[in-house]
Parts: sequence; structure tokens; C-alpha cells
Amino acid sequence: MTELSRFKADFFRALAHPLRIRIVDELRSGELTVQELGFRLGAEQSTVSRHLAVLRGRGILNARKEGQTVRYSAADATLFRLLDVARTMFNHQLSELQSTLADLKHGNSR
Amino acid sequence: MTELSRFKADFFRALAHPLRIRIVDELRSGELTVQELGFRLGAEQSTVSRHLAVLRGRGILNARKEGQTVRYSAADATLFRLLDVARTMFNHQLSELQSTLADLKHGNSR
DNA sequence: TTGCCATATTCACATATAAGAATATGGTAA
DNA sequence: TTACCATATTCTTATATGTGAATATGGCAA
Repeated sequence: MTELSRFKADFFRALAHPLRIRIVDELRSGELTVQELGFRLGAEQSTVSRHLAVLRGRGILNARKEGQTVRYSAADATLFRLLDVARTMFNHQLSELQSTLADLKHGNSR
Repeated sequence: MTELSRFKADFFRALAHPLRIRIVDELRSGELTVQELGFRLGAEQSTVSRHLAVLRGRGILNARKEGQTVRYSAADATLFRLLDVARTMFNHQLSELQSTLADLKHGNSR
């Protein structure tokens, strides 16, 4: 069971960077080259390439060589489901925060 | 949109450690004290406490003081759904790997 | 008060991760 | 061959994260 927890931790660490999250989000609509990603995200070529290597290394992305370019895509559409669940948690936290603020405003603190 | 990607990245980073994954898994069945977690996971008191602080700091866990102990629990059950989706991806990767190995065995490499 | 108990925090140090710049690789085109 | 082109890797340096040991905090118990 410790093996699975290590896998999950490594997997989450691969996603633990804003640029990598944005890369994955860009790939929702299909494959893109390193160049295209760099342009859309406004990031250095070497930076994008290294982050792509992290994601590919964890089996999160696939790379397909086509001529002199490489097209990256999500290896498993379940990834997007995962990000959607994360967004749900984000929304929950937001409403939590909102009601906490409302409580404070009405003096019902702690 | 960059704000959400930062939130997601921070959220995933909070989960990006085997011990923290195991902590969250232990909390599936309800709240536990720092001691209980330390015992179940075979980890140092200060180590457990610091990891709990990381998870609480991201709003992933709640802490409830009761007498001289503190009981930790998941702040949002959606968390478990997220971990289950991660397990699904793990299974997909495993079967992918399996068929790759089978292909190699039959000499259909690359 | 004094002494424990559960938890949190700090310390010292080691390892990991990040960035941009520079360079390497490998393939296509002239 | 020579010259690009897209991508990958390496280098240097900075910052973040991890650990166990030690110490601090805050409350209950004698």
C-alpha cells in the first residue's frame, strides 16, 4: 500500500507547478507542439521542454514525433476529470471562505 | 486563469508526499489525533505534525481541539473522490505497461 | 507550584526543484 | 557538405522542502 502512496505522491508532484497545470489545460482540446505551448504560455523554450519532460516522465503526457516537431497530448483523458474534481474543491473552499467572511462581518467570530 | 492554476498547483503540491497521502487515506474513516496517525504510520511526532500543518494550511484538513489532543479530519469529502480518480489513472498506467511488456515478449517492439 | 502530556515550532543540515542562458542532438533543406 | 530548425540537455545559481533532535507552548493533574 506504501507503493501506491508513493506513486500518487509522485503523480501529484508532477502536477505541482502552475506552468504544468496550464500546459495540461492547454492540451484539453488536443495535441500541441513545444513551440505552440511556449507561445501560448509565454514561457522559454527550455523551460517548457523541461516541464513537458516531467509530465511525460510520469506517464501523464504522450509525445509523438512528427517531422521535426514533437506533438504532446494527454495520455489518459481521466486526467481532465481529475482537474475538474480539483476545481470543485476550489469552489468549495471559496464558498467556505465566503461564509466565514460573512460571519465575521456580522460579528459571529470564533 | 493563472490564479486558478496557481491554486491547483499549490493544492497538488500539498498532496505531493507519500506520508501526506497516507495521512489522508487514514482519515477516510473519520478523525484521528496526531498520536494515532504517528502510530499507524510509524512516523516521528514532529514529522507528522509538520505534514498535518501543510495539509491544514491548504484547507485540505480541519483540526478540532478536544481536551489536550487535536483531532484531524478531511475538510471536504471531495478529496477522497480525487484520490479515487488518481487510483483510476494508476490502474490505467498499469494496464498500459502490462500490454507494452506483453508486446515486447512477443517481439513486436517499437 | 511542579511535573507531565499532546502538539507545535525551531534548528542544522541535506537534497530537490526551479529559472534562463548556453550548448547539444538529430533531422530537413539548400 | 553547410546551414538552419525544433527540441532536449547541461550549467550555474537560487530557493524550497525534507528529516530527526531539541525546544517551546499550553493545558491538565498532583
